[in-house]
Amino acid sequence: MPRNGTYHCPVEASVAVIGGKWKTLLLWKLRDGPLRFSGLQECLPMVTPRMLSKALRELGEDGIVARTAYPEIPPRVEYALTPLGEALIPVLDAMSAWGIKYMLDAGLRPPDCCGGNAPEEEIS
Amino acid sequence: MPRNGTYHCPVEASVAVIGGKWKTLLLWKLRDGPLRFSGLQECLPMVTPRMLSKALRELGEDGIVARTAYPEIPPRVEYALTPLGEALIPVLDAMSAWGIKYMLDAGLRPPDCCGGNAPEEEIS
DNA sequence: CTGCATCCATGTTGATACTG
DNA sequence: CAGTATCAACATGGATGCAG
Repeated sequence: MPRNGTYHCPVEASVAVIGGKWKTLLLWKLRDGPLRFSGLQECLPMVTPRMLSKALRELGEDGIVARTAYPEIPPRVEYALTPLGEALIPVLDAMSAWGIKYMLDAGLRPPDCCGGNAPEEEIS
Repeated sequence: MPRNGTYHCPVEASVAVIGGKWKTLLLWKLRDGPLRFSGLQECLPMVTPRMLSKALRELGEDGIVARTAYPEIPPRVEYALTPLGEALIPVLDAMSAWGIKYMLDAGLRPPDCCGGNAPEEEIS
């Protein structure tokens, strides 16, 4: 996605930024807190390091995720949602909710995401 | 997008169905009522008839849009959201809202969609 | 008018291997 | 650990022509 140019419609801008095959899923995994590169790889084994790196770089350029590198041995890098990225959470939740409905309608069992980071209420 | 296979996560299912470069935008245009093929072309001049046809066919296969052909001369075909498609409206609205925020943060003027079908309150 | 078929250019993704 | 390099495969886009 170009992620630049003029958008004729807000939806077009959203698609340009979070479109692509993996970005939405990636953001969903970051929804509940920062993750390391290797943590994302475990969560999303179907995404190659190349595409993961590319997606993270582009989301960083668009101000959606923040990259924090800790100068340690071995290296550690954490990715987290920025405030602008957190503003996407309603979108992600709506997509998750619809996905559950879709899978139910299709007679499929809606699985929890890896690790179970479905949107859940605070339990006092 | 394959739109089949096993999804490990509801978000994955949503991306598979409404992912791609144009589907979300197309659904956004159908949000406020049925449109004809030519109407969609006017709304989305950047989408070639080939890709528009492909997107509509796939959305039809997934039960998101319904195709109604009127046996007239000249032919008339209308596309509308199915109930499952209407269930996507919260997703579309959330994306639109976020797109507006994103464009404001970027210093761009958030445009109304072609024809002005932004989600608006009923004005009595 | 509403599309589908074909060819071809370009862009995006995947697989594997490799580096700081 | 956190990526990058290279090449191959696939998806997407444009142009044109054609059919119901």
